[in-house]
Amino acid sequence: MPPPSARQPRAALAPAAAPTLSGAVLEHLRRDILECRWSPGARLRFEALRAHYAVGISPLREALSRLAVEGLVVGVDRRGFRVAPVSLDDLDEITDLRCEIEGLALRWSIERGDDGWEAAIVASFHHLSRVDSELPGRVPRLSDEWERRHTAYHQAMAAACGSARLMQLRAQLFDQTNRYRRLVIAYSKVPRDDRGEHRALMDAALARDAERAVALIHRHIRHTADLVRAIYGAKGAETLARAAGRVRARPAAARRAA
Amino acid sequence: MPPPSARQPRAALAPAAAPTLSGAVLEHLRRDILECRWSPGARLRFEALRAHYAVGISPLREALSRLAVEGLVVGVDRRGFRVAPVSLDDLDEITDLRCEIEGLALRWSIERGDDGWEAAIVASFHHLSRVDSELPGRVPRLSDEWERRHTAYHQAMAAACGSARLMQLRAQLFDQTNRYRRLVIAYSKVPRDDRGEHRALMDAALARDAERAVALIHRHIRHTADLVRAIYGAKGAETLARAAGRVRARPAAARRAA
DNA sequence: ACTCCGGAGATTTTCGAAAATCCATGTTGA
DNA sequence: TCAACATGGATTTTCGAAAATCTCCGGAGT
Repeated sequence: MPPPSARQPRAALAPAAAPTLSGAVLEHLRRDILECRWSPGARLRFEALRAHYAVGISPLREALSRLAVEGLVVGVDRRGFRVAPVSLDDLDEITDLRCEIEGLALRWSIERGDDGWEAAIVASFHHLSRVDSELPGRVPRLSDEWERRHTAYHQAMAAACGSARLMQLRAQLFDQTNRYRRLVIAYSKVPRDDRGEHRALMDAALARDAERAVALIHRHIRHTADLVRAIYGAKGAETLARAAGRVRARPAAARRAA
Repeated sequence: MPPPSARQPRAALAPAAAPTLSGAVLEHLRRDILECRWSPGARLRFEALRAHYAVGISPLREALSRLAVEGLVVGVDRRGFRVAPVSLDDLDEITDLRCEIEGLALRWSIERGDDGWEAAIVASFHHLSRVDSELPGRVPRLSDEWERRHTAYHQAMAAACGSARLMQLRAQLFDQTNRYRRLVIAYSKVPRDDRGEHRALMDAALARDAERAVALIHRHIRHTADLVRAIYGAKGAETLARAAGRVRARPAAARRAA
């Protein structure tokens, strides 16, 4: 009988323990892509993934198929999958759509939100604010933990919109923006008062001032896009793609694009 | 050497010939669900699907996984997949969101559309109008062909919005409404001038009157929802689900919900 | 120099069976 | 009577290998 840890320790799959291998590798792969552990545009070969995640091809195919529908990977029949590439045009498209979608979710939330919604916003904002003092790393905003709390904050803002589909949609678009956010955090010289932006947004929402809140979230969203453009607008698109490959999070084992 | 048609004729897969079995079964399964050949809420067992589509489990799993992300099937880890159920609450949610999304796509299209966009609208409207005289069936609006042309018409309206993501999103929501549309067509006693609605919408778009066009598409979308509610609002939710199971298209081999 | 072909290796896709899990049913014990 | 539990068939999930396809590279012919 082989010892329990005969093979690779499976790279600590399952953030919240998906009962299925497929689900676990899906979540893990999604995080790895969002944090650029697999570079934008990189080829995702089954053999490499199999070795990295210590699973067979079946769960991998299923995970990649789902991610393809989500837009995080691009698959072409019979010639494999790659990580969805990044580009300024793509960023523009996401940004425009995200303004509308997040704006809508926020508007509906402000209409329909109750005390619980307000409380959750305050809590998540507080939690997000504390990350700077709690986390020792040099760039806390690139940490897993900051991203988690940032995600939770924006989700809390939209949570009372009353539409599960809208929530899922905005979460997807939020995810798709993640890699661009990392670029700004890593390379932008301009200091950004994101805490202030988040606080102003929260205040407007709690004051039930939909117009102001929507204007603020638009500015918040466009701000990121503007900063990316400020850095990479002049340089070629290649630069952006390559830079994205360098902001990968720590436990990296991913090779760059082929 | 076995003859080309040694095994089952594979049920005429591949509307536009997806090169991959997985892709073909995905498209086929999607159509079958949209046309209620598998009843809303019905259990989708691999063995039954394997027999019906004459493919192995791997392509089926991939297709179901994708459809789950699209929202057309619901999967629960380790206890299989079912066709997404229908309900009045679900219809309300889709309707509200679809008004916003289709409205947005239309608005952007009207801003950005060129001659080619206009021409495509006129063409698709004409094509859609002709279906009544061309198709001999008793209820042409339940036919594959009408659905195809109706889909094409609404896609043409949105086509100039400039965002591939928005196009995909609106297509998904349009699909998710399909089963409710079929219910109205099959059971509503109120005669509906859908041709008139489509014409008015087209005219407003071609006149570049965004406000009017958006108002019209809202009315168009809500009209369907109102008719469903008129039929099933009083009766229990069960009735609606069961009725949906009866509007399935012809080459039916699908059993009802388990 | 350049295009077209052919073959070897790499890669994806699919199948069939093994393993793991679920579910309905009947049984035990209080 | 009833809840907890065991049991066997049904079902999903996963693997490993076979089949199909793609990609790259060198050679032939123009």
